[in-house]
Amino acid sequence: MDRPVQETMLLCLADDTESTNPIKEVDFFSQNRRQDVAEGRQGDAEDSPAHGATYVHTGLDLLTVNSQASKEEKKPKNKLTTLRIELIRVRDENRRLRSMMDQLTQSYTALQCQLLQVMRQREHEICPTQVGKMCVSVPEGESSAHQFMQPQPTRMWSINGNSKDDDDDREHSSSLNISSNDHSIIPSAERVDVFSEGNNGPMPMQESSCADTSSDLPRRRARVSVRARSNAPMIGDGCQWRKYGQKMAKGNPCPRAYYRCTMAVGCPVRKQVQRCAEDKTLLVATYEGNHNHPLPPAAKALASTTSAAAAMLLSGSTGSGGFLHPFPHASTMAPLSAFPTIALDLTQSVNPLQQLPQAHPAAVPLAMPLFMHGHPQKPPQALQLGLQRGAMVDTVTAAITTDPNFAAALAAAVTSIVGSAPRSAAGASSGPHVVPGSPQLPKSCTTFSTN
DNA sequence: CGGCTTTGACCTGCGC
DNA sequence: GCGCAGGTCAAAGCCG
Repeated sequence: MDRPVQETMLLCLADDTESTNPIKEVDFFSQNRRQDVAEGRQGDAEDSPAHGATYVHTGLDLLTVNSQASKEEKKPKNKLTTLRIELIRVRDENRRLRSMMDQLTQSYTALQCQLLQVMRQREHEICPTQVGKMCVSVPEGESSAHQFMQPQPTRMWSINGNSKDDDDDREHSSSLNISSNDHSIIPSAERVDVFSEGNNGPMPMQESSCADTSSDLPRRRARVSVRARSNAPMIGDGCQWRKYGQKMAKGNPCPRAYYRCTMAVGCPVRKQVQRCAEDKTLLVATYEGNHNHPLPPAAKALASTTSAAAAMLLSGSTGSGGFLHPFPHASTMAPLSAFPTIALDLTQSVNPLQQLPQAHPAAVPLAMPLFMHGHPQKPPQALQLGLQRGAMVDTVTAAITTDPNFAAALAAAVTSIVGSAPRSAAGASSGPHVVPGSPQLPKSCTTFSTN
């Protein structure tokens, strides 16, 4: 009879920890916990809360012992607190590991998809009649991987579909990884869509060209949504926006605001800004269209990235490969079922390939990759074919992790995110921050100010 | 006074 | 065809 009561207490405490700040208590009580271990108890409390129930049992002796009350009363409290701390710690660790696992999986699948696409394209160029045998003739882990990592005029997108949907903590949409390792600022008009199979040359990234790409699908426009943590009402992206509407979206108590680019007359770019229903600090900006005017440096980075992503999305969805599908995911943040959408996630704070100890919040994003969220559908056929190419993908992964350009890209993106002022959107003077010592910073990295 | 935000009305696409 | 929801328009008000 005692046991259920104790377990109930523990459960309640565990629930409470969701809303409390664990940092306040950890150091203070950890000493008690070490003391318990030193006294010969089975102090392996980090295994599970179930262990905690056995501890609490001794505490119930207080009910029958009146003497030494003040001393004995503190014991169960301390143990409870210790268990709480352990719960918090284990939960955090579990969450962190899960996040790392997710990101690793995403990166893995993304690289597979990248590789397949590039190899298919190369194969198509070299020997168009053998497209179907694309993977077989490419030496594993050699030229394909490294050539792919070389800075080239073409863009490099890493794409994956995330099939994980059972985790409530995760975003509703799956992830695409976007990375850019070119060294120069490529104006959006010069972007090349590497995934459109019929596209052999630079594709203008104006909205009209996007429409051309999907001319068989009228009214279909690609969108790129950007997620970032920010307390500011809007993500600063270097452009000037005018609000022209606001709506309450279904399923989200936060209104969705509609903005139009006002940097030039007739600029077709629009953007929607909405906060996440679950996490009010999460700001989601969805961009549509391409600017028809020169952009300040601060805006150029994002514009080129979103433009390329949008073009990729459209061409990928209409090409014969078709590994990019519309994004019909019913997210509360971006219910954009009618439009193919890619989401750039700037909320990831943990480098999947580098375990960071409880770092200072400002230091966490220093290892933050750019994540693109894409469609949650099942892996495309090409991707399934590539599932056997694990060794090659590992090589590519290693190339990425050791590529200084990639690291510089991350540093540039993070610096721009951390260093930008919240209202830098209107201030074109505040361009993307440049990390010293990385002259080839790809400015296609985002330049959001996330407060 | 010009530019911006707010907000209700209207339009359009989509699912049933 | 109807209802719903997303998206846009435009008048009114606010602000520097």
